[in-house]
Amino acid sequence: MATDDMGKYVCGITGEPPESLHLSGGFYAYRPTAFLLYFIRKEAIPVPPKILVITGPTASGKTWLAVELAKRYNGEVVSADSMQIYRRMDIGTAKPTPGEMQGIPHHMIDVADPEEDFSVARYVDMASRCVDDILSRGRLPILAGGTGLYIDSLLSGRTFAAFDGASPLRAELEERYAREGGEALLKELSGVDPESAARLHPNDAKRIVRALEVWLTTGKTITRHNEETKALPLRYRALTLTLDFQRREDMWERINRRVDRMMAAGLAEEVRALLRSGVPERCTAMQAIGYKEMAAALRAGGDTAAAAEEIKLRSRQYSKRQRTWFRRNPQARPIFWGPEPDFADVLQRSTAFLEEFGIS
RNA sequence: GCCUCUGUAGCUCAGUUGGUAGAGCAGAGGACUGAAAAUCCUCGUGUCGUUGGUUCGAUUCCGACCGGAGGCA
Repeated sequence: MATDDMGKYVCGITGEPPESLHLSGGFYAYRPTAFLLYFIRKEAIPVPPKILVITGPTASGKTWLAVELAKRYNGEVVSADSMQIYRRMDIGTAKPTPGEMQGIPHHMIDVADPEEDFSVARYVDMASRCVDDILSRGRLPILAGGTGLYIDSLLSGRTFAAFDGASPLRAELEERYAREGGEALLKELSGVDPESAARLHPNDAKRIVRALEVWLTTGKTITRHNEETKALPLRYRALTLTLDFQRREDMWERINRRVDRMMAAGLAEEVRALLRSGVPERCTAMQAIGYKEMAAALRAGGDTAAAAEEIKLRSRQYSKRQRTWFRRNPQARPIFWGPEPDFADVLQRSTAFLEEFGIS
């Protein structure tokens, strides 16, 4: 390229492409080893807006930190929680109370009814609108929550293969899975999409059914779809703060205390009211931890104390799965609680990360 | 005090007709693209209560002792 054009380009050499590189179409790549020499037209790089993400396992203080940072950085909170979505499910989802919100606007809470079907796709659609709106008003969006899939999907601008809720296809596939077994469906899948068939375990009914469903409704394999959506430009540049505990026992202790508080606050009554209002026990909302256990206990005669112990157990197991998810993001900044929670210290470490990231 | 049962993985328990053991749960690790608080995968060495005896060899048989449960006085 001509020398006088150089000002229009960003160039350099690196082992790791610059963050925006993978989302830019045209660049010259020279790959002698693992290094890249790149030239990118500056105008071609749409710089994604910066947002803040606060995540971490259940009961790790996300709600608190989000509000504190929102107060300091002119922010608004966008919940990234698959269950706080639902109205009338307040106690068991540890939904922030007006007192906890301290006047900070919270979005993506109470946006669906418990009997409704919700999904990641719907979440991304609604939440991205909230985030864009906050940005357009010159404020800082703070995505706070523990649903890793929702967060990642939103940040990456992921799209989802078409889904026809009205179609009986899924029910048919599920029925076939039950009758013919996973091996049979997997074999059928391998005819069109050997990659995903090889990746899936015969017992993974959900994903086998979905892979076939995507193929049958769109004529495109889920493998292909995933590749395409992975190539999509990043939607937001996020600073991710991951709250966690130095010692696992401290986290368990927090979980236990929180469940005890939920019980005292009337979790059993909340679940009873939902059931009485006709929310079916098998709907997605009722699969939430705290709700399915309590519903089962109420149906069986009402040993709510035993249900509370079960809820504590399920919550601990859930927190473990969450950590597995968060751990694979090397970009995330972990913030650990010590045995004695030091709020000022956590706040101070958080703001240091924000400054470093260029949010002020 | 006597009798019976019992003592095996963090918990509940199998088991070895004598060749040093295995399930469920808990726990750990992982996966995850329209149900995700969901769903799925992988991972089990522990003085087989202690101590003597019999035996080539005992966690397994016998004795004593120490826990636990029940019964009789």
